[in-house]
Amino acid sequence: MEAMALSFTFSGIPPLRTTSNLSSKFCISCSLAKTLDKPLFSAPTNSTSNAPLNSAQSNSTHKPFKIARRDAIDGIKTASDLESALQRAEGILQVEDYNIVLRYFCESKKWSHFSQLFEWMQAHDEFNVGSYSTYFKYMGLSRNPVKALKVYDNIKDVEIKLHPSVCNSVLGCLVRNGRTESALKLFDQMKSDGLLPNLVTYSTLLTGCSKLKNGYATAMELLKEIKAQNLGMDSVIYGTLLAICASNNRREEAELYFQQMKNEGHSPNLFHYSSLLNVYAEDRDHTKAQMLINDMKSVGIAPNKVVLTTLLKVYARGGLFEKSKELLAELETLGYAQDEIAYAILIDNLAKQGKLDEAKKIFADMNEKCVKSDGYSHMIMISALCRSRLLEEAKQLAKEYESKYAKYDDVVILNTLLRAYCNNGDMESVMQMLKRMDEVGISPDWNTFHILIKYFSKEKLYHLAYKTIEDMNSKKHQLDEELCTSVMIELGKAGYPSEAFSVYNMLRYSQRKLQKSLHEKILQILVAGGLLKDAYLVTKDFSESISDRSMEKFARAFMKSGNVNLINDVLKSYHQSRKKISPEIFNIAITRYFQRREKKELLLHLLRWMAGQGYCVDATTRNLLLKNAHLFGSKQIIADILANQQVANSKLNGRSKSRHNKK
DNA sequence: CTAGGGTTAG
Repeated sequence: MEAMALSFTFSGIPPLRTTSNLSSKFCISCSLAKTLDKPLFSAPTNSTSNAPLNSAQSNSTHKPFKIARRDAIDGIKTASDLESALQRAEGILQVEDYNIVLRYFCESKKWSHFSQLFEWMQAHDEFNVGSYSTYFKYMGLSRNPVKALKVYDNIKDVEIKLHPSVCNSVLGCLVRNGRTESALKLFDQMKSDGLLPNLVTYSTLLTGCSKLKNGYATAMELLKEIKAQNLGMDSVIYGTLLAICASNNRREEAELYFQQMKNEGHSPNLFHYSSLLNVYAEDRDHTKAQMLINDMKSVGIAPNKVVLTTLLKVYARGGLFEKSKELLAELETLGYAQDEIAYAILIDNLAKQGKLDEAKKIFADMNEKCVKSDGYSHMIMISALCRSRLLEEAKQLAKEYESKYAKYDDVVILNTLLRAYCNNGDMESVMQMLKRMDEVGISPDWNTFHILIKYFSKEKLYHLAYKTIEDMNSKKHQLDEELCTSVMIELGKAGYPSEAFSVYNMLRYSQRKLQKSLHEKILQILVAGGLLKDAYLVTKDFSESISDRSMEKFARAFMKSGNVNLINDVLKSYHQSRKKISPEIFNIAITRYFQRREKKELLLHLLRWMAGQGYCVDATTRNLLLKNAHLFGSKQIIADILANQQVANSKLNGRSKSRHNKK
């Protein structure tokens, strides 16, 4: 079991997103015809000399050539042996022809042929800017940003390397594959190498920003650059900006850009409206949302399924459930409610606003109507049931989901099921979920760790909880202080002080503000567990957060069994923070030195230091010292120091009131 | 067709 909790694989590869819009935009035969027609029918500059006379002849000599080219292209497209097909085509095809085939290979997803052809083109010096742009674009589509970067790095021709379309396509490749950070870095490099970025460059990078968690600020930086360079704005840029505003809840800015865009003469399309509507949905502003829909209709844009579904979200989030249900009915009539989305929105909001029974009813209705479902509404219901602590029902539904859909392809699904099983204490199913997660190759996120730690802790599997905290920390997830602190305490109680200390350190170095009481808690655990040196380090760094009682308890424990070489250091540090070491503690320390006669220098050092600070030993200790002084071979020295201590002590007596002042 | 964007559910 332990092994399982630790066996998460973190491949770091973002989940695949399907990109299916390529083929529809792409028409091989059109592009083929265009490219082949160009050299044959475009007016040649020297046409006067041969045009009328040779037109018939020209047709007859070129036609076979045109056919030869087409054949050669087809030959490469369909070749099983690409190399020999390319050899046969040599001298017949031009760069543009190779580019056509390159695009064809991509469209038909023949990635190996695609790469092979591109390499061949490089080797035979048959490439232009377009070849590279195409190559990088398709490297983006085939999710191969690393390769793209390698190829880009190896471009020797500066003209190509700094050509905007080449740069843009490389940046686009990175952005598409979730590497916005490196795209931004590369962009800076390109600029300092001499790239003159254009609107497409910025639009590409802005798209990347929309995928970053804190991308809004970066987006604004890029926007400044666009302004500084007077590149102007177009409706694509506005589209991206509105999407960024929507996902960052920037209502005012979204409204501003929307207006600005209209002022500059760009008519907003369905998507621009949709993004703005999203902002209103987040804000639960149904009035503005309704106005926007009306505005949209008045300019002749019919709200589609997505827009109407978003409107339903506005109503539902705003608690307007009657209106929501009316709109749902309308969506049903329009045929826009064939899938579960609208139902899911309504169910979620009903449940979140305390109307679980109504939510259940909509869920049941939906299932009766045989609405197409991928299991999302199950997820929503399971979460809702867990929140309401209807744990048995939640588990039932989780099992139903598993048997009905058996879909585990994202972390939210796995977390939801995991939570349902954890809440029920169904260990077997929990472990099954973890195994699934591993098999599917999904990285646990913050929630996964949190659910598991809570569960292991509840089940008193503190060591597993500890291992999971360790794992969470190493994956750079912010630790939950409250949860980790409780695990830390339990680890202490269960006799695992060093694990507890390790949890403490993870919290301590997690760069955020912590409860002051944390330090005292770990100190108590360390003292009880005999990890006195670690305890010493805690007291040194956080003495202000530690109560006098705990401090004293620590000091006693340390004098009694801590590292004898550190006794004086501990006392000095204690003195620095408190200035009131009790005679009893000194007594324990000195008794300790009696057991270790070879440490007599340390003892003498301590006695002198005590005198200097105005401390004196109590009567018992004093007698003990004098009686045993000969054992240290320093009878006279000890007597002298003790005499000094008394003097010092009587001198300092009057100052004892001011000892609260630290340092 | 040398490069860029967009909306809904957990």
